[in-house]
Amino acid sequence: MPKMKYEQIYKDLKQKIEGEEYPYQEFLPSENTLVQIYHCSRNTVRRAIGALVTDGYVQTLHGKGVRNIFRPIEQTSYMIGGIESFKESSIRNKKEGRTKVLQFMELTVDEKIAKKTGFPLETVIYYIQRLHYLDGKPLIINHNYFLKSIIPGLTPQIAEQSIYDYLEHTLHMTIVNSKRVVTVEKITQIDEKYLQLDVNDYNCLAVITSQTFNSEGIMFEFTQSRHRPDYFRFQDNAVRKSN
Amino acid sequence: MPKMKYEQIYKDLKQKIEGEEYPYQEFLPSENTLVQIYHCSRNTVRRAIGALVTDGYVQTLHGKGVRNIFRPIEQTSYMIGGIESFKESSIRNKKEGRTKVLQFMELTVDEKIAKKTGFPLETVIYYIQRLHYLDGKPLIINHNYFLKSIIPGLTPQIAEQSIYDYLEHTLHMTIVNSKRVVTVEKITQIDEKYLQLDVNDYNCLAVITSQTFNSEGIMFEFTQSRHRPDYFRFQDNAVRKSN
DNA sequence: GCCGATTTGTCCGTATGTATC
DNA sequence: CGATACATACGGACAAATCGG
Repeated sequence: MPKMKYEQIYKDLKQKIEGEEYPYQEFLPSENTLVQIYHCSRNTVRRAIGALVTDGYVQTLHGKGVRNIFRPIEQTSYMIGGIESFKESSIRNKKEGRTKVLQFMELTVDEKIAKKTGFPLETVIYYIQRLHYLDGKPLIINHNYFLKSIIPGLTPQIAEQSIYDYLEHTLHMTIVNSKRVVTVEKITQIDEKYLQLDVNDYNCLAVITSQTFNSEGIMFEFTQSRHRPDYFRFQDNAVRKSN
Repeated sequence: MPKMKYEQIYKDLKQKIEGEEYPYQEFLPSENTLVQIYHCSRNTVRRAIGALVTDGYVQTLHGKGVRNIFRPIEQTSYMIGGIESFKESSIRNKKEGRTKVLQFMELTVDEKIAKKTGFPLETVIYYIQRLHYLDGKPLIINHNYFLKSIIPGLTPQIAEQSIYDYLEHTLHMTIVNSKRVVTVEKITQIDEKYLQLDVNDYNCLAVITSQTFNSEGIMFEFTQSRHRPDYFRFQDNAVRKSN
């Protein structure tokens, strides 16, 4: 249970913005005022504000103030920037999520897999194919590749629940960051079958390819996430560099 | 010309990482060492490192150090997280970019447009349709909506060059942030015609919808960017929150 | 297992610069 | 011009994690 001040302030401000205690387009209290409110240093306030900027909640204007630019529409979105497991996002979006394991096997990395995933040759991995349902509809097919040496004892039962739960709470692994690429790809027969898509309707889908690293700095997971195009939505907030 | 120390350090470290002066998977010099190297405070070093973390270049490990996790594969990517104009990214990717203006008109926002873009009713806007070529191939169709009151004097000639150039250097507007959503949509007849796509091949494309804000906090631009699926690539690095 | 050295994480106070009004 | 507000930078203190002896 970390009780970091800047995160407390960040959450509090976020909540006040979402609850419209600070009106849209208006300025938040000045940094010095917030220092007095939260009884902390200006650095700490600025850190909280910085997090809100990257979230797209506010924008800071030199010499003027910090303006609220949050629009509640974003709440309806399915996915935001962070790293989330399917289970976590289901809960956050208050939907009923379910997962079906289609394949579960151990493999040794050959040249083809090595080129695709970036794992070194000859290492042993789990290959898992899973179908994720949201409110009863099959929306996502995941192809997961996990390094077995890092994640021993993985079972289909765990895969059906939440692998990230297992990693973080049972193995006490720390997931640090994830490099992701969004592309559009042609539908395969597997996609068509499990996602119940009609080629005459959509013949492509959205693919998120991600490489995930733990605190040892090793990439322990390579995943290809194939999303039904009509339910896919990837949100982002970009900040312009001043140059 | 800002000469901020932390940005200098950031750029220098970035360059050293890309140039493999720091080997992959190895630790960078400790923060205290960097303080001595760059003759600055620890805060300043930490700020530079923080930027590298969000770029996915390094990961920091509590009590251990800062590890280089940069892989040069990423150089081939077309688009990264930031806000870039087509012209800027063409230059960065060392490709020959060209732009053709398909439509250019003034409109008054009706209910349909208001719902789509979020612009208030009755405001006057420019609607611009542009086709972007990279190395001679038509890759992107952009549908831009600009608030005329904010951006007076826009012409087809400017639209053919770079609108962002005009905004920043002629009008001295400051572009601050951009909220983006990536989705997959069905091809329209316009897409098919200009992007030279065959419906029997791909019948969808990647769409980036963005709302861009200036330093006045007002959304002055709504853009729908429709990308050829076979050339589309959207990169991202996500950092796991510790909770 | 403990202790000390190293390293990153959090937080504070202060000073100075720069943009806005 | 002065007051206010954000931006950059410095230096110091302590906590927490890691590692070697």
